[in-house]
Amino acid sequence: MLELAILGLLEDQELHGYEIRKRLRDELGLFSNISFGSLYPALSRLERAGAVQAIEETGVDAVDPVPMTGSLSGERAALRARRTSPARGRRGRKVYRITHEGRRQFTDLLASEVGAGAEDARSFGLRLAFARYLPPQARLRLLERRRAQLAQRLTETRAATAGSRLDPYARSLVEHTTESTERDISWLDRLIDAERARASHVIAAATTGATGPGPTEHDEWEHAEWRTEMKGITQMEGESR
Amino acid sequence: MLELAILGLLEDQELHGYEIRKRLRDELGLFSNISFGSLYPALSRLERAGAVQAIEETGVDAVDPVPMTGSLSGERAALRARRTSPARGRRGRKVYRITHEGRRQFTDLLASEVGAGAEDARSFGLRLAFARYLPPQARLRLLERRRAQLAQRLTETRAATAGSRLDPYARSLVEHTTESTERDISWLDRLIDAERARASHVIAAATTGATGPGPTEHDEWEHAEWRTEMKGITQMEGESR
DNA sequence: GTCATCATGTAAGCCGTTACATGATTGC
DNA sequence: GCAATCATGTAACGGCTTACATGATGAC
Repeated sequence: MLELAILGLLEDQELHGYEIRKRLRDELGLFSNISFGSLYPALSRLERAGAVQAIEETGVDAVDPVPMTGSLSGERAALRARRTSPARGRRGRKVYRITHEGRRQFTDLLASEVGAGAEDARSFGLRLAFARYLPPQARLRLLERRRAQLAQRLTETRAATAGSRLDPYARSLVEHTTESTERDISWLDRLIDAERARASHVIAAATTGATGPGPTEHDEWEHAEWRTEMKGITQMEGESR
Repeated sequence: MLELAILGLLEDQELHGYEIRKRLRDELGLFSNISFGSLYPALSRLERAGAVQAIEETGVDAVDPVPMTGSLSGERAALRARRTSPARGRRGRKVYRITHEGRRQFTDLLASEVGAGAEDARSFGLRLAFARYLPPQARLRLLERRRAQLAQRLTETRAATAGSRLDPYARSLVEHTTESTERDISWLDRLIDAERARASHVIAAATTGATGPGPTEHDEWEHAEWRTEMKGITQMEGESR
């Protein structure tokens, strides 16, 4: 889980531990405040597994997300940075870069359809946050699976709640939860619609010969026309729950 | 946490493990589907700690929530039940009853203000579900603490989200989460208002001499006139998160 | 000079899960 | 007779938290 989140962030750019934590918290709202005692060991595991490469860094130009050329190996880039400014910079922080193996693992993790569809909010949120790396069908399945799950819970709750006298506090809680779930479902419905609309556009384009052959993997999906279709879409919990 | 939930349910009536799980899931939506590998050991711990008393039951009248007189000790009630119908009934299931010590522990757990106010949704939900057992001031504090927390997260998220270009999926997630949090906050505001209104009624009543002296502990709070004040109040996530 | 923030890590422990094992009762 | 549900438990493990330990840098 945490591994998936880390790899997802590193897909975009190389980052150091502290920064990963910040992104997770502020940018995605997932893992509200992952602890270091959890984060650093996870990074070590990933490194041992060959999914990421750590480069010790001491230079000032550390802030630069893309190390300009990219042709320099991690080790060399670090050395160069150290030479450029020996004493300056934020102290030896380790910047992590995802490897080929890491990308492979990320794809596997992201696509893995957690046995029996028992997906919790966190896991779903995480996958959705990285949904752009998912092939369209998998993306749609993810959304539909989540929707089905929430819908089922809703009917179960309604059945159970029907004939039970709860005190005002418990009742308020249950009702609020139910409403939240309903909102979550209609949010998912909007996402699903947008997804379907996009899929049909692609098909139409492909039929008229404007686009290449039927795609099965991601990458083709980054600069599509979804932007217009996905408007006024919202919510989730974001806490560790 | 689980202990608190169990004790809370047992405050109301005696139950067996399987049933506790069901209540938690269907009635309160908390601990969506607590596993037995978690529930039974918890019950054992509580029993060892003297917080609950287990009575082995084999009789049919097991369904009866209140054992009519209440004067019979657990052991005797079980014996009586076994004698009444030797072979019938659901097989030896263990019905748990809360003890004095258990009530004391429950109160402590419920009131304990989890260091530094780092309260997650689950913990809050659980406490709210049993808020009727809390003295009014503690109840108010619980609501206000939670509100403050959500409000803070909201401002932080807004600050971080301001200048960040997220892809449509991540953005939709973040926006939806934000809206959910906003709704949670206004829900809490309604609860807080209701709580304050109730408090002032009590004070007014006390001043005119209609009620007894200023109460500090619960019990006095069960049949108040909140019912009218708490209307149209709702939501939460309810998942294990 | 000292405090806040940045930065990395280890050790112990909590709280939950899955998988396994068992068996009675009820309905088809 | 067989499957579903009710019912209780154990063992192993997963994943995250807290507390502890360390140290540099920048702002006041």
